[in-house]
Amino acid sequence: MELHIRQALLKAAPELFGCEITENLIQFQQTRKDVEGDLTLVVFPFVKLLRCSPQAAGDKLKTWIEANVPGVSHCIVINGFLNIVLTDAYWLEQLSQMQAQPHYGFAQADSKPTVMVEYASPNTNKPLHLGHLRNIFLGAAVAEILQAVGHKVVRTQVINDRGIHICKSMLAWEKFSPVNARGERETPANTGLKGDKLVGKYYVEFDRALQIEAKEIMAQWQSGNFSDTPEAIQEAVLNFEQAKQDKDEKAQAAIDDKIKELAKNQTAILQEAKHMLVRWEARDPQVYLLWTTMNGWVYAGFDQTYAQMGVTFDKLYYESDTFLLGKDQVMEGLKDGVFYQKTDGSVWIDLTAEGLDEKLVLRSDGTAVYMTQDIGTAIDRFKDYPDLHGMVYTVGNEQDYHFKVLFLILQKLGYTWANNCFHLSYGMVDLPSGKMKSREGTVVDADDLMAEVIEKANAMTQERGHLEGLSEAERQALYTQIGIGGLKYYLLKVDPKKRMLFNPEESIDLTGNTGPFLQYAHARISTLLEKAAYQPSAIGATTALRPEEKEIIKQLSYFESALQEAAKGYSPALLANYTYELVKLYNTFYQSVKIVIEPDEAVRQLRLALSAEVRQTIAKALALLGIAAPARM
RNA sequence: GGUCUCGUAGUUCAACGGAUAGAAUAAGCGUUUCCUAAACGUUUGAUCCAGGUUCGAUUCCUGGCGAGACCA
Repeated sequence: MELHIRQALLKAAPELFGCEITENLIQFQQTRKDVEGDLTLVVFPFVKLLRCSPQAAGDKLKTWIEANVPGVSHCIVINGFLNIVLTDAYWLEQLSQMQAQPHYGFAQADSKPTVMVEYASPNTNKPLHLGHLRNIFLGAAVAEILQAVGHKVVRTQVINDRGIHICKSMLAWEKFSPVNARGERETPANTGLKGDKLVGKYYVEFDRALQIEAKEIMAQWQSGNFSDTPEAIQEAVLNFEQAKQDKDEKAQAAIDDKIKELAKNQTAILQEAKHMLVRWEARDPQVYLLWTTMNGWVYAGFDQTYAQMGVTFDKLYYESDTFLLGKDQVMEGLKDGVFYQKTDGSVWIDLTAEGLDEKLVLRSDGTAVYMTQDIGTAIDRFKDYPDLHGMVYTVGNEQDYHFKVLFLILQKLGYTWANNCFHLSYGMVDLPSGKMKSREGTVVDADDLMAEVIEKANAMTQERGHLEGLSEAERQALYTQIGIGGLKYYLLKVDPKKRMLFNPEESIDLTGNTGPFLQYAHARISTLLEKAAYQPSAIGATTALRPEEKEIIKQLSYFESALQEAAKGYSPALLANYTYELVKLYNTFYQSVKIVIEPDEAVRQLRLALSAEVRQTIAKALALLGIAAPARM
């Protein structure tokens, strides 16, 4: 309808205004809830053009639209806004059209280019936590949304499977894992622990041992004993101690941290871990075997977690395969003058012209930094997928600068697809107690959290659900759908960009703007339609629409634009908000009219059709958010 | 020190530059002879500060204050 009016106005501009007008003059918006109207045209832009008052301009537009646009009942001019009221016939026609297209709002599959969406990207030294949940739910939902608007989507994750962190777990396992009667060290099989949890446990063990050793070294330093400590470090420690005098507390704490860092570096256990990394890089068979074994445990654990989350991937990238990539491209870029070399041999890029600074892309010893890898990996992916058009990286906003630089470098290297790369940056998840810190043990484990929300859903459903006739297995599945659905909705309803607060109490709420609220509406309509033995049929235009009915049809008709906006802004939150609005409207309607028991057959049929369409739309939207839509609860 | 992000009811979140800034939550009251009350109705409360651009600013610009991240 907007489109119609827009085009008609453009065409009629000369006779109406006496001149051509530009399209951006015509601004539509949704009509406020508390005034009459279905669509609003902003009059202000025309005021200057017509050199008259907003009221007069509005009246002129009103007269013209009422006379020339079919489907318009009448218009009201108020406060510089032209509120257009559409006919009931128009809205019923809209409903019929939705009814006729089960995929209403969705674009033709694969009608748009291929996009790769990366999310999750865990380290293999510890289990997934709350931060990963936001990342994964967000990435997975964006992938679904992009697919719904027609893109072909490749879901991927990069697994950070190498480096000092995994060596720490490996070393600690070798050193500290008890040996059982059969001469075996701890494994997931003989302990019953999930693989990622077991490996994570030894990562913590490592840190504990490290702390103890570092403390001893610091105690020695304190008493002036610097035996076995290299000169340079000894000097640094003394300098820091000196600097500590007459400074404020904050500076002293920072210095203490630095000294602690130096001490940690001196510990035998960290040296050992570093040595292990060197052996790994040299493909030492023993280390390599340990590495594949322990990573294997972690993957088995992750798979379980992903299954519970209901997310999948099409393609996995492992950092152990990609960490050497990028050096060739850097050397090439150096030849082409994109990069420059400092006297020590390190390679840099100068981005000061772009308002950024100089960035290292290759160390003086020729080893790669993260940027090097990311350059190489990106280029590699376009080789893996020749029809790839762009990429979405779901990574926390602490990497904003990194990705800005990465995309800029790729551009400068001449890859035009760099313009289609997007950093889906999201804010940190805070706890009521503050930031999650692994050292302070305040990290919320993903598995524990999911188990907790399912347990809560279980208890609440037992209390008030409608479970007659469901088998035990079906009930368990339902609790999972409700628990996980609620958790996903809780994390997705917030604008991704924003830092958010995770309140454990609220995350399992069932009332208000929550996942279960939407699921409940879906379930209620499902049983309603079942009771009515609803069969879709042509909608007759026999009666006048009630306001509640019209509001719902209106909201249903916004589904497509809500989806488009969500895709454009990479924001599942927009879709979540849309669905919440829809459900609220429907609940009001449901409360105020009879549906199945409505005696007037034409009205009954209309309300059932409306309900069916609402149910369909809730199901579609929830599916895009990765949330199940149970038929009863 | 430099760069970036964010500041909205007590709290958690909304609002393409548009009308009287919406919800949820917490608290009170009310609604089941009728389709699932995990629902609905109803009562209270907010744009960090100072300028600027605009017919119109929570939104854009400048400066401060506050929170966070990144880079040395």
